[in-house]
Amino acid sequence: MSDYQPLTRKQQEIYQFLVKHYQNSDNPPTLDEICSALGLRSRGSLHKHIQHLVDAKLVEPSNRKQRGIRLTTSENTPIIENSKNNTIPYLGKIAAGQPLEAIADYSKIMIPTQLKTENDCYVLQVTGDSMIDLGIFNNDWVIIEKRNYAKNGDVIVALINNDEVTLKIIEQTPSKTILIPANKSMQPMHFDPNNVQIQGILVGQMRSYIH
Amino acid sequence: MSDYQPLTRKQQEIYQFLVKHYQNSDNPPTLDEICSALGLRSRGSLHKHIQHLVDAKLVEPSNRKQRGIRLTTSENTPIIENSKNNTIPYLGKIAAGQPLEAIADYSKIMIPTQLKTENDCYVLQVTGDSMIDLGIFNNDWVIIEKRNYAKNGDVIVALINNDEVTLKIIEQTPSKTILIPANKSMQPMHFDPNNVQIQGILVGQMRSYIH
DNA sequence: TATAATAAGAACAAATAGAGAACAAGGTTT
DNA sequence: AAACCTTGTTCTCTATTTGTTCTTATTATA
Repeated sequence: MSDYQPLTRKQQEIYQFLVKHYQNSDNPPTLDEICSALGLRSRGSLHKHIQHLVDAKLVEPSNRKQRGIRLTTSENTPIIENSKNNTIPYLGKIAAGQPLEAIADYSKIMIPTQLKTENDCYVLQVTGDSMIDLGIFNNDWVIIEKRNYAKNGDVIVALINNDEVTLKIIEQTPSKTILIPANKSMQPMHFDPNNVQIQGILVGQMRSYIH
Repeated sequence: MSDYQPLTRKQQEIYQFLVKHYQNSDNPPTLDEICSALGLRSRGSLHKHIQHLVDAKLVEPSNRKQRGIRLTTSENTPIIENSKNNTIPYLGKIAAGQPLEAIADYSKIMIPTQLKTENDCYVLQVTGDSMIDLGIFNNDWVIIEKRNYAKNGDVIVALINNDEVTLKIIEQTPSKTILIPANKSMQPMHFDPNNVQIQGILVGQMRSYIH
């Protein structure tokens, strides 16, 4: 550990091959694969070089595991968080005058784990300025956790009169449901609780500045 | 996270077959169907491989259910985009009083393709209220494309006096560089162009409402 | 000449892969 | 309900692949 040894020519060559390999693949190569890529015929001699890379802490020791040759830095550690798990349905634009369930043919969008919960989530794209005071702008995406309840002050997706879908702050009393825009120039709207159905609550937001 | 095991060759082959299968059919395949598709003769050995996929959480356990082999996640929409490509470095909090290059040991965050460009990007977490009029709040994440130039009006990450890093709107003249907060209660700041270095421009923003 | 680097190949051990038998749980047919 | 079929599960045994450890030989370099 303290006896630092510079890499030899061959060790460099092998290390560079490994770095390159991981740019194209998450899978560690086998020794034989490295051999044939570098024109070697002996696994044995290759192994000794790799052992040096392990000593230099550039490669993690692969204890007899097949395909166990991995680079040490966090950068090259293959990330196999299952990208599938970070993918949730995109249900189109909000306030589009349609119940969400009606939208069948949706696509999927990958979402960072930080922006969603463990429960069922979906993505909507915001239309309009009713939430600008909360920093949610026209064309932003919002990540919504599917739910049919909320507490006062939550930002929710509401289905009004089985017709219009909207994103608002909710205040509920036994006799009334009030949907409050986060926009000083707009007025809260009062509804009969039976006419408002909660479709989910806000858990994340994203915006792209690229056009 | 260190107990990640790469899939073996055969496991990959089987997983890919399953993904492909679900593109054409809603019905999970039987073990025998997989066997004949892959040229195997023994259900027993196939089952062992599938068990590994279950352990890797790529496949849901099918407790003796016939045709019980399902990919994980609610839907079967297969996504095999390389998650590595959607992962960019997280460089910590902005306005942290340190040049970005100085930060060495960073982690990575997965970012939806919609929020980044083809070029080199990184993520910062915003501290402070200087951009609230643009809907960028305290603790939001911003995605920055690495660049050393910008045009007037762009939102940029600037390194001031080789010391402080900040997110502002830029206005450049030959003799002056002005950094303008998007916050009515704050004043633009004037600098000698030599003292301001552009480190990137804003391309995306994200916010989490979970706590 | 002496030393390090490189290479080949043999021999071994562990991981991986495959076949087939036997069994168990669910369906289906009668 | 009983008999039958299908299909998932478990098991043992064997084969192949692949990482590891050796020994030996060749070449480059100080």
